[in-house]
Amino acid sequence: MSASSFAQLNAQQRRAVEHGGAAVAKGSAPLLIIAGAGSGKTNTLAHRVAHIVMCGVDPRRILLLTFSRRAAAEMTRRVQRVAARTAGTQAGALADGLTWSGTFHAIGARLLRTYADQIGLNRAFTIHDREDSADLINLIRHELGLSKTGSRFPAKHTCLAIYSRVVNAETALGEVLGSSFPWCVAFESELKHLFGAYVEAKQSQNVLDYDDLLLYWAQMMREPAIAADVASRFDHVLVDEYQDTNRLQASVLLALKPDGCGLTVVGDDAQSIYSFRSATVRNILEFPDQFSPRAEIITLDQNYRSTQPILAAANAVIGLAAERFTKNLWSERRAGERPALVTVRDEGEQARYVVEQVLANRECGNALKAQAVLFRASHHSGPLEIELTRRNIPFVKFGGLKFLEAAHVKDVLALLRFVENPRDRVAGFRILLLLPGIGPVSAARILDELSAGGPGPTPLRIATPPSRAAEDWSSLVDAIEELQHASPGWPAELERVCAWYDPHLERRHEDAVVRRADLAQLVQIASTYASRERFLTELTLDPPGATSDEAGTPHLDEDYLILSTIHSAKGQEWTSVFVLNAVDGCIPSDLATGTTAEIEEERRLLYVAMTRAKDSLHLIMPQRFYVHQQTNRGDRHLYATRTRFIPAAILNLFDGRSWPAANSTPAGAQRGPTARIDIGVRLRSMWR
DNA sequence: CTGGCTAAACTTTTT
DNA sequence: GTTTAGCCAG
Repeated sequence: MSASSFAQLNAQQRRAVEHGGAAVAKGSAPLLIIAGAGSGKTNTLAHRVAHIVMCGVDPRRILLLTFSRRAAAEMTRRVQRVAARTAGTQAGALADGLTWSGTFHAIGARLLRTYADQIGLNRAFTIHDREDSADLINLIRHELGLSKTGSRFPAKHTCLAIYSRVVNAETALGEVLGSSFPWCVAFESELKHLFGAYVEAKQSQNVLDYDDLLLYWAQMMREPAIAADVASRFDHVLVDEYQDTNRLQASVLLALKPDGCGLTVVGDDAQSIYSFRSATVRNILEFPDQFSPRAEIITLDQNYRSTQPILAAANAVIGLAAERFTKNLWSERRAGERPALVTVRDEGEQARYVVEQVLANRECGNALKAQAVLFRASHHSGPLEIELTRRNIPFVKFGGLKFLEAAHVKDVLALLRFVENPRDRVAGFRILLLLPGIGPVSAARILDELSAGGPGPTPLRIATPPSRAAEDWSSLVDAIEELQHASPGWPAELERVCAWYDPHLERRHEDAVVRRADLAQLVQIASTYASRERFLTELTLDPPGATSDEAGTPHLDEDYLILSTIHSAKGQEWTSVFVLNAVDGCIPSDLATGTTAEIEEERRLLYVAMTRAKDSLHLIMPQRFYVHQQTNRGDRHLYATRTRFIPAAILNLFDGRSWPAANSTPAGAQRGPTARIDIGVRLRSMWR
């Protein structure tokens, strides 16, 4: 390992990379790296992986748990680059050997398939996404008679959320209800009953939900023989974004490396933004004390990304947090403007402001790709998307609704899943309901008939559909049997499914043309996966993150603007960043002002958004929001105030402006409002 | 039993 | 603006 390859690292980074020294191949004491925003975290982790590999560890024996497959790919790329610089020619092979990298859920799914036989799991299990899980819960909810009128039983998504929190936070149902779902406390025994039936249903149908991937993994690790075997596969385990892991993930990790030998976790307590998914910042804070002797802590607090004025403002925002954080970031990039805090009239003006600034930046040589617009909720970008489309500016949006959630895509995937796992009732139900003449009752009966035969493949022809659905039933059976017994291979199988689906698409959707194009795109995506099983698994666990406008994904060489939820912006950086709706009600979201903990998380969210910016940062505050639910062209609106996370005391760190400049205000802006409502009152009233 | 209809309720972030 | 529960004719 030549010293020159690490010359660009600072002292702290180098300590983290070389932790364990040349003997790292034999494992190393547990290490916690607290890495502030823009402190070169990914680079440090990549160097550490390269270091470990070059000290003689087989890359296939390194487990790299990242937040997304995109992060995993980025890591592989960087490791490769570092290795190429230091080791020369054979470096490529080193990084290619990093076969065990991905999310907790994806790695869990892979290990569960590997050990399926030993834990009584059918290897052909399919994985339910959140919507599928909610549908299954709903089915059972009805079967148990919990949905009868007047009982006001929690809705399916609420039930699933409660279940998920119990599992992920490793907390008792009663406690979860009391702290997070107080309005459901009265239903505790019914919920318990429901969840019991839900678990049974999943097992008999050979399906796993997201939580099961962690839960089964954790349970599997409680069996000493299997735990030892799994653990022996990996000399080193590295976890990125550790602040966003939950209790269950922490127990899996501990079971994997009980003494912490070879364990490295990286994270930033100030950037914890996933507590709605039961992530807890205590995981990272308590990590060192899980081991004896304690894990070593290395803090990276030099920021290489942002200018000092941007950092000063971000530090001020996080500095007001109720809980003190472990570090303060500093930068040597002195020059630069203070972040702009721009007041505009409404969301329409906000969109025009952003477009004008983005185009001006491009004139100055800033590619669209080097600029990003960030927002709290996916729909906040609606008016901007309209303006961008009108002005012919290409963009790609990350986060929010994905096209995998569209009905026609789910229909096609459901058949694929049903072929993979005929016991998957949610998938079967969905397909049967597509056939005219078959409703919920017939569908349930048919599925019962099919599963009555016990294990093993059941001939589909034994089912007796209603006579008026006979023709559609027959073409469905043709398709399924062809895929089961005379498979055309992958991805031709998907094309076969689309061919079967096309008449239904035509009948059910006015805009069949647009939707057919989506399916063509799905076939394109499918061709990049090795098999049906891999496609189904990886698509549910790590779906393509971006959606673009109807023109489809721009070509890779094209320039496009980035639109992203703040959550999906994690780990990324841009030269110029615009944050939409920096007002109370949006940041913090009016849905997240229930508890202090929620508000604190919203504060960290703003911090994450601000620290994405390298050179320029604009926070935009529309003054008026038009109220939905009103007559067409109505003028009811709310007045919003600056986000509470930027109080007067720290305003001096921002450059306050109005746009357009006051003397050129368009005539429309002079119009007096017809309704005045205090948004604060509205927000408070939501919780009474 | 199905499927089309109306009325009402809800509307964050994501593996 | 969207989804869902409930009602009723065929």
